[in-house]
Amino acid sequence: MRSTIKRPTDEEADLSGFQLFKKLTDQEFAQLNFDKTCSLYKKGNIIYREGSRLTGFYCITRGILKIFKTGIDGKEQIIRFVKKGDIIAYRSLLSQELACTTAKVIDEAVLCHIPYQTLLYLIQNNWQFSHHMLQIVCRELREANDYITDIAQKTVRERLAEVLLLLKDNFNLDNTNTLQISLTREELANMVGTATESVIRLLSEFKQDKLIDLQGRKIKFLDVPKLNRVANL
Amino acid sequence: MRSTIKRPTDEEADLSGFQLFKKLTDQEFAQLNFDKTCSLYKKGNIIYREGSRLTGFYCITRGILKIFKTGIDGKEQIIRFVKKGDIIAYRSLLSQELACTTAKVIDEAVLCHIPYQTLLYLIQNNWQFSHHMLQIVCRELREANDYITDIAQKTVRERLAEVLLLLKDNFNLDNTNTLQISLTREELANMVGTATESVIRLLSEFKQDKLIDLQGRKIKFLDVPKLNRVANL
DNA sequence: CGAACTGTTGAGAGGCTTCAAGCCTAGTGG
DNA sequence: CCACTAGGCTTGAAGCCTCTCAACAGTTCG
Repeated sequence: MRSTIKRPTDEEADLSGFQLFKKLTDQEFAQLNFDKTCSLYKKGNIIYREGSRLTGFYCITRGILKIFKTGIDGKEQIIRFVKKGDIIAYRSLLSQELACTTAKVIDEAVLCHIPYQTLLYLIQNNWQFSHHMLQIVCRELREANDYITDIAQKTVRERLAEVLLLLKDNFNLDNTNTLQISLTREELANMVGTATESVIRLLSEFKQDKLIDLQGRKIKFLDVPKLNRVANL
Repeated sequence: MRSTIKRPTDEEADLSGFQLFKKLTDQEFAQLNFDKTCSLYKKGNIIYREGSRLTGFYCITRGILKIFKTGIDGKEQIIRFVKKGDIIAYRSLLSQELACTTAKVIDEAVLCHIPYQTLLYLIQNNWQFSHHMLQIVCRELREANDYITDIAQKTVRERLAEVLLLLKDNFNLDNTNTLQISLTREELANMVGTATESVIRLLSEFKQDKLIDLQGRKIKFLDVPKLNRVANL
């Protein structure tokens, strides 16, 4: 499980696409590029662990990661998936707390590490950066609040349908409406907050009801409107 | 249900106790005081509603409010309770979204309204203010993430025990270890994410097990360590 | 004093979890 | 090349936790 770090291409290390950095001055952006460290991580690699002290935050330029908390009996609760354009680990950094989640690579990924010092420098010198950062955290907080309500009030069936739709919106579909992210049944369960067996049974039912089609881990959407109704949206 | 607004005393309108404003310059603090509008709200008053556009955020200098989302069939999901020293409505304001929660007074409260313009002014001119604000949002986000894990993985019994302990830590106990916040069974249920009847039954069990004592809405803590164990903390 | 709201208790139903067993697939090593 | 293993996937059965429905007592308030 040794973390295999390769050097990514220049293109993959480019941060100019990130909204967060749009308002930086040329000088600030140059400093950012100077301070950053970009690496390639293979599937299964852990970027940081719950309880660890972080030295910076990460910008994702390629790949997919899952962010989860470890609950009762070591059961994972997936908080969110992140992909290109997302940033992680900034929460614990800003609140000066230990990491409250673990970040694990699901799909080979390229991450750029930005040191805490650089983050502080930007906050101190560029109010538009702070403002943008505030917006990012606030949006994530809304999503968390929404999720609390869902998980507390909806049935497992409704939640699973909702999670599938959420994945559809956040990750690409190919031309046959098939989800381009490969998750185990257990990961789906850890996202919905239920048992693996329940996910399996419900997926089968969804398939019988012609809402989706299944081919191993490939999930193909057949009837999104109906799925919306099942999700009670 | 017309909102009865009285003028609070000067003391109740004082914001100097708020950590958030500690690093303001004298001039900035003066501006803040000039821009603020403080009012007294009676129990049952609604400060803002889910879906509404907000004109500023509020600092609570007295009383208690519940912040909740409206879920399936209008069932409330209480996100948190706030009290003196807390701020509300800043999330939607900063992310420029409509309010995603409703804020309702539980215990007669005094709130100071700070206009959006003033918030922006502070963000633009005082990086320490922005930084502090970032920390507040980030902490709240951690709490939300923790809550997601709890609600997804714990039983109703565990969650109720945890909520009681959370209330104990956030609101005062009198000298007989009795909780100084009066909630209906339904509100407790809406916090735990369960049915009112379940809360009633479980509270009775807790009482039988000598964990707590009940007198109407008064909850008295008899055995906190045991309650901790029940909560699986 | 009724109306409306809150609290309580019981019964029944059902959604989900857990346990257990077996299948399938991919990767490994002989 | 094939047996072997480990991990993921699937299905069935049993049972419990929790919800819903329903009835009723207590409380507050106009």
